[in-house]
Amino acid sequence: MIDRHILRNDPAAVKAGALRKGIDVSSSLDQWLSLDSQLRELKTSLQADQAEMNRISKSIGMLMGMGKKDEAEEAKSHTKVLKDRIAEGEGRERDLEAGLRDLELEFPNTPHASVPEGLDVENNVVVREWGEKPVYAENPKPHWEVADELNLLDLERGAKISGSGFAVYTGLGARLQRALFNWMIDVQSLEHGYREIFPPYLVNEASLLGTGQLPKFGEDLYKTNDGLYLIPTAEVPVTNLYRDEILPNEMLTAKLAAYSSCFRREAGAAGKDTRGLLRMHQFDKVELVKFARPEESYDELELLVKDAEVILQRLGIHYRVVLLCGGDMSFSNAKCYDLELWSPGVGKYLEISSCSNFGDFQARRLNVRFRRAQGEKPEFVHTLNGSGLATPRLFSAILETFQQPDGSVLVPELLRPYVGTDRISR
RNA sequence: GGAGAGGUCGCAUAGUGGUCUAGUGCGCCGCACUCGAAAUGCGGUGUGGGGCAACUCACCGUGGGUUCGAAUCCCACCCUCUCCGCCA
Repeated sequence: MIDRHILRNDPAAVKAGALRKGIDVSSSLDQWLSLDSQLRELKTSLQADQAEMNRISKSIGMLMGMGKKDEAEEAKSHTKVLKDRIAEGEGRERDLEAGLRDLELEFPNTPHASVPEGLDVENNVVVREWGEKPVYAENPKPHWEVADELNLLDLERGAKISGSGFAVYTGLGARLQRALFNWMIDVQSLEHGYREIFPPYLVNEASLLGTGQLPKFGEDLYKTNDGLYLIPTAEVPVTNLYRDEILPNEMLTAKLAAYSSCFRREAGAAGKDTRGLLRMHQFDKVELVKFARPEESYDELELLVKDAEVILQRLGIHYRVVLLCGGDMSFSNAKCYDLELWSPGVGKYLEISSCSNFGDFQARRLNVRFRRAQGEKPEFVHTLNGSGLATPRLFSAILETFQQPDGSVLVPELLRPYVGTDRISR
């Protein structure tokens, strides 16, 4: 959500920011401004009535205390009109507040000044590349073929026991999978200083409202009979840890890393990038989350991206870093980098991580604040997150990148202690 | 899942319809005393909002209700604790 003072005092900036994302908010913004001035006008008069009512009630109390029953009854009879007017005012106040909040949900976060202009992918900017596309004697196979030959995945039985979009990792495939997220959470927590979190996989509605999956994107979530939802990413439980709290200054920048399974219905996703492991209803991910001071958050974003990149560098997988243009960014983003790894078998760069700074947009919804010093007013923190990284595409990239002419796969050196072998073969 | 107890200003507690704009203790901040400190004394110490301001409104787990007036009474829900049952 955008700060009401900004909406009120600089609506032009909000309008321009939304346009950079290809969203026209002018009419809802005008509506907001009108409701806002109505609300403030109402509040002023309503509060005068409430103050008057409080005065009368207090005096009735005093009269009762002194035993002047008749005078108290007399005073009571005067409150009827006032009481009705207050009730009506409170009703209107509620309506106006609800109207304002509904409109506020339509205003996207304003892109940071460093975000490139443009509305589609061609306007994204590749800021750097690491490594090179590996060269193969023959056409490299896609990971589903490699995995099939080595018995690392059982997609058919996954479909049988759960449905399409659910993979069974088998044998060394299961072990490689476990090796990956074990190693990744170790790197982020032990080397990069993130506090390790193991969160609940089921969360309540308030948490999803806080991070913005609800009310708009409920269709993408699995919901239980108890009104709880399976998490689509560890971002949800982890970012909500400090919902409705005021953090001490010395706690910032707070860096948290969580491994979790993630569950997404993604109803309309079929058709694109769906083969093999590329789009799953259940997958595993190490998520990085930061709570930062506003003046430090953009530096922290750069560091967050680097923390995610380390994983690919150490594995030796070619990738590039893309700075998204306004139109390709999500609703609540202020600035976003995508990491895209090279998938030799698929022959494409695939998104493996999205690292975002939300500014105070998400914090305002979550009500996460911090206090610079005792006696100072609380301020909203900036929230950031990014994957570091998601395993299915990493798993598939390893199979594709390190496949050998004889059909085996070389295990990246640093994973060997975790996997227990240097080569996966028939 | 069953029975009981309870959710109050950072913490601990008081408050069961009207000077409660919530008392007290601890903590914290300021001042005094002191060479300095401790102890002591005095004052202050929540969040959000409206108003140029004086000032004012809302908030005692959440949401409703009764009343001129609700922390206090009524209803629903959430959470915590204790005991029982079940269980990895």
